[in-house]
Amino acid sequence: MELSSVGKVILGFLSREDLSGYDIKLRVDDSTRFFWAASYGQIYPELKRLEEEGLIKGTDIPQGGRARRVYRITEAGREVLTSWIMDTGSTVELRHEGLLKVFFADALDSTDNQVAVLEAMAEVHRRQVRELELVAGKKSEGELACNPETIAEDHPGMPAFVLRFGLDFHRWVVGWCEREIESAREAERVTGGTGV
Amino acid sequence: MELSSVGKVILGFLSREDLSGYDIKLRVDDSTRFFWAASYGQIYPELKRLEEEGLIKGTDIPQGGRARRVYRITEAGREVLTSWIMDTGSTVELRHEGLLKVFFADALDSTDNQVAVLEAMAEVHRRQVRELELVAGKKSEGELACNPETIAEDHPGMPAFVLRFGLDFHRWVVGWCEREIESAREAERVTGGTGV
DNA sequence: TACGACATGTAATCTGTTACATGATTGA
DNA sequence: TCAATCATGTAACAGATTACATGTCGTA
Repeated sequence: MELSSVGKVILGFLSREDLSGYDIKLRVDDSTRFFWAASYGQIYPELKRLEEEGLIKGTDIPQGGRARRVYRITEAGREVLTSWIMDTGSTVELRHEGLLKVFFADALDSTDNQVAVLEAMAEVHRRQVRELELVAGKKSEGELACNPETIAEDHPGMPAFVLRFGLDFHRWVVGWCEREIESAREAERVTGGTGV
Repeated sequence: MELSSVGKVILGFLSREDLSGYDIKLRVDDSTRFFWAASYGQIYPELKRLEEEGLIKGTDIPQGGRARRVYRITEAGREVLTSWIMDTGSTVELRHEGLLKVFFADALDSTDNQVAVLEAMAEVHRRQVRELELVAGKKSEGELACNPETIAEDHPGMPAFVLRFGLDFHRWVVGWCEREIESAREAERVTGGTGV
């Protein structure tokens, strides 16, 4: 059974707890969105499709006069989920505007301008680090426990790996940009600013 | 003037040399595709649009009976390109199926299975490293000159930064996965395999 | 002569986002 | 009472891929 893009994240979250479409969206926005986003426009139609295929089962549990449909994963659903996870293939798609700008930065006249492009890219990743620190801090209450050593204790299970990956990754990019900036400046000092 | 996604990569390549749509596609597939892909279905219509807006100018240069239209960037186009590059904002989108699998790997029963998910992710990035080494090797002919020190000399200019970034990045991910696998195995030895 | 590279283009399809419509509940 | 949150859903649009249609040229 071929799982759609949204289907994967829905079954994944339902493997942990029963949830409504709204709940799933909340969890996505607060965790997987950094590498696997999903919108209402995808989630609600997909929930219907997954139920038709027997991978999940929904139950109407209205809260007062407020409609609410909560879904539970079925045995068939769990099997589809685990066989997807255990399949060794996986896609990686990156769309990185900063890198594209760096790639074409030789269209700018001065080395200073080119360095500025690298600096802007670093800043974008610094912002991502801060955003992830917020996610990490939110759950560990109070002090922002964002260093790789302590995160795992605060966020047990596999999600901790992924949060740590995000933090490590964006910090690595910032460091990479800073090193490149430094070596570009160094080269400029030596050649006296002769182009790149 | 708002530049479309494809417009950015088209203007970028045209800032270096005059090219046909076919040429642009070749260059994209051989360089930016790793972080900024583009298909014929986007390139050809966009070339028309860019010409209508006066950012590029096309000339029919048939090769014998074979049709061929070559485009050149205009002054207006160059201005739009550079102001886009110098704008400090940029988007980063990642869609990483391996990370999603790791995130939900607690749905699997044994630690061994979970480690296998990390191992599969590492393998995907090892393949990316090999692919980039091929790109790097293709231009430097013969010996595969893929170490960060020598790449810049073989591929002068900004594209070298980006190639180096790709290589460094995928190697970093492989290392990250290997370290996580090691520490997961370590934890298992200590606890005697009590879940995650 | 057949295949692969050169070359342009469009139509169908798919995926995903945004905006909108609708309405209940909770707390300031 | 007003805003924010809870809750579901759809329609319009945007972005992108795939497949197809068409034809030339060089070379094995």
